[in-house]
Amino acid sequence: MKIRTRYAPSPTGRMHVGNLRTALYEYLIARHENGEFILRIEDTDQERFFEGALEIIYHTMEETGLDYDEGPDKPGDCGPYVQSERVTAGIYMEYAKKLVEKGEAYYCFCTKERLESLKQEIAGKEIVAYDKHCLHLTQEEIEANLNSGMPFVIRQNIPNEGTTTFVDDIYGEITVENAELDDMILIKSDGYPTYNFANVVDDHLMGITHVVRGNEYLSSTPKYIRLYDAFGWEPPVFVHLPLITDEEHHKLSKRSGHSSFEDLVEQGFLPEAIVNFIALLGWSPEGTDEIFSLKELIECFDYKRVNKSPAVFDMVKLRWMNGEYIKAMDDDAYQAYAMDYVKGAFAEATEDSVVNADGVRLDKDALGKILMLLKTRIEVFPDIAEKIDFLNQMPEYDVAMYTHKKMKTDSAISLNVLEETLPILEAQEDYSVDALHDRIMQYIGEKGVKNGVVLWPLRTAVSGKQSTPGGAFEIMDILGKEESLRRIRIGIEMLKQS
RNA sequence: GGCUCGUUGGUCAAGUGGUUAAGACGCCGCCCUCUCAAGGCGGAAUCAGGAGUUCAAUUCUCCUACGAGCUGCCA
Repeated sequence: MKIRTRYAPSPTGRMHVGNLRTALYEYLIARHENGEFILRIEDTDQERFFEGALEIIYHTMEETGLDYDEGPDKPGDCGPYVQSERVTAGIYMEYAKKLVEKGEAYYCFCTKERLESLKQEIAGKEIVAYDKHCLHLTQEEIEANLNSGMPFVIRQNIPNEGTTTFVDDIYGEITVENAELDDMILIKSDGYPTYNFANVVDDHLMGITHVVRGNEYLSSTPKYIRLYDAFGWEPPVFVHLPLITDEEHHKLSKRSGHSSFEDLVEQGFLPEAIVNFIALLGWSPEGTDEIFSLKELIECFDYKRVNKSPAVFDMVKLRWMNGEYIKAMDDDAYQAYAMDYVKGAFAEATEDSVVNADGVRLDKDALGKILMLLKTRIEVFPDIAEKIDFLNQMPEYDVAMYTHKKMKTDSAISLNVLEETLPILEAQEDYSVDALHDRIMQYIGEKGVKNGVVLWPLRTAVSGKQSTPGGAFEIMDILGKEESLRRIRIGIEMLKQS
């Protein structure tokens, strides 16, 4: 039988990484077996509906490459794919009534007040166990209530004896006492189905073979099993996924900064890297490789290798992985992504050049060089700004920076080096990295000193920073002759005064 | 409180009744090097605790501890 999985989000906000991972696994399970993957919108909670959430879902699916075969915008044979539309079509009520006829469900007219009186506080938590009060209503009473327009819900009728057992493909066989299972509501008083009910009905009607979802549903799955049994339907394969937590081992929260896909993208992460990273949270491939494209994941994804224990979302490793993706990007794609960040680091930017805070214009060529210098040095695009601030403006720095033990330099040596190289650099016309390299190395050769003795002071003068992407030659090449000389002269002045 | 699930280095994790208990991130050191990266090499660091079964337990069983989830007219 062909595998069919579904991703069934509620449109209540941004897409949480836990949900994204569920979507990913559902997608991979289906695609790995050439099965079908569908998108269903579970908008049965009128109150939590969030304007724009639908667009976020579509957009995220597209950006991550999780293409579905059927969905609200891709009609198939099982539509509609939005639950509120299915409510309008009367689907859930129809099935709920079937259950009522079978005695597997019943109308409940209990008021909020009566339910409230059932509440008991145990260990500081309020717990309600419905007492099946309305199960014992007579047919006449039910009809009278219905005819008088009294609001009602439909509840599942779960026996108080016996046990219910099911097998989860990851967690194994799980058995619970039926007495533990409350008579959950199937149809709410507003006529909408609850998630629990709509889920079962739709999964069955849509031919879903593998239900993949978070661990939080594990303990309510017996109720679903009872629903499938009540209908006389074959339950699907259940695949429950371990939780993703924050560093404190708590469920990911909005505060932790890595709650949603969109947040991550805003922080400069690439969709491919995010997908790759979350694929490895709760699942591991057979070998030791860790970098996988979506295509490769489809090939090697074996859901039987999903593990049971919760995984901490490690931002540091995500950053590393993103850096790997940046390094692996082809130059054009990389430039397209990074250019705005580079331009943003300067005082003024035009189509193909920038002007820095000191009024120096850097052309397209220079921008390209900056970009390439940065490629192996950033993990996330916003890292760029801090790395090239010295190109925008000559920073204030301390002359102490000229003293470097390992480079065998101090103020006096540096002053001498800068004064001697200044005329050489003034005479130099070609400021390409190679030409500067040849000329300065010639000087170093003549002096018979270590490279660092000359290059450290030069790099310091021209950048004003302890560390920079690229060395003295690269920086001078980017800055150009005039600005390089200006900065070196400033360095000479500073050293003279000290 | 009850129920359900989980526990291999700091983190992601592989793995097995007998192994030097993989690999990755991070950390530390070395090499390369004009700085920072990248790259190369190396290092420290793990089977939650206790019983039991067994010639042998990280692996199987039980208990404890800890963590998480559920216990909604939320999903």
